[in-house]
Amino acid sequence: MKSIRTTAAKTAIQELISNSSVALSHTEIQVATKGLCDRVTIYRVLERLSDEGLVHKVINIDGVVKYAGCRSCSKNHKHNHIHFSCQKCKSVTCLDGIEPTFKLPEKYKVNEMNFTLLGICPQCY
Amino acid sequence: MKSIRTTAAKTAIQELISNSSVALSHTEIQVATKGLCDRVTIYRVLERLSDEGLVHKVINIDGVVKYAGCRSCSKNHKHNHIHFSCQKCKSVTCLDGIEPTFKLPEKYKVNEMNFTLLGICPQCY
DNA sequence: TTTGTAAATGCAACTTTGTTGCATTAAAAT
DNA sequence: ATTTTAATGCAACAAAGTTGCATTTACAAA
Repeated sequence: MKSIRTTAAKTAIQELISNSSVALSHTEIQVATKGLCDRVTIYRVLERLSDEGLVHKVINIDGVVKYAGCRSCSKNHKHNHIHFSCQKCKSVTCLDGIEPTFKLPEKYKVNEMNFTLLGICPQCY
Repeated sequence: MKSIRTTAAKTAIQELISNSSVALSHTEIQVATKGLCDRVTIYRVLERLSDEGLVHKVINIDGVVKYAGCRSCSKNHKHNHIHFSCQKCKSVTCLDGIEPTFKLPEKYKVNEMNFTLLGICPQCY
């Protein structure tokens, strides 16, 4: 039976992401965990956490891949909320609960949505 | 006086993007123009076209950078419209005219927005 | 508690995507 | 026709992510 194992790297990375108020990039995680494990392992742990639904991948408006903990979506794993990307501090925050509305175009089948706002966050305001 | 020159590469790439109904990636442009110019030149032409406001950069939901011609935004150069990303054919289309509405979070200053829908396009439906 | 297994890791090598410096080419102003 | 400098090609580099494989280790079973 294929099982998932608890490892030091996985635990540490999962906690790091969960405790962060903003989404973290691979590089940020690498710096924060400094020496914990190999660069490649971080990629693999992030993939696993993502597969397990413990974390979700956010592509920032500038193309940088970030990871955020799944909070409000623990049961209903959908990420149809707004992400806010700060131009000053480069932080990416999940604005839970705020869902945009739009007139659905015809003949298009929508499975997911990604809505990112770019601007200045409250901390940098 | 700093001027902008018309070159074979620029003209060809601009036409390619303008005539395409979907946004094109650097790789797609490279394949389509095959041998026209160096890989680096394509990057530089795309940067120039973007600076001139003839083309706009779209970051796809999967992080792939694509370029689309500016049509409806020729005067009012804002890209607050929806982009549709097809999971089947990987195409990215600009759905001009459809602007989403959302309840603006407080203390956040919004400068730009990026709204991408992921699903199946009419062609692949 | 010990042992067997395969999941997870480390390391090296590689790919993809994008950038930079510099010598050369060629648009277009004179 | 001449001059200027924007644009290009090429080589080298950098960042981000992937893959193969030998080794390690979590944990289930004995």
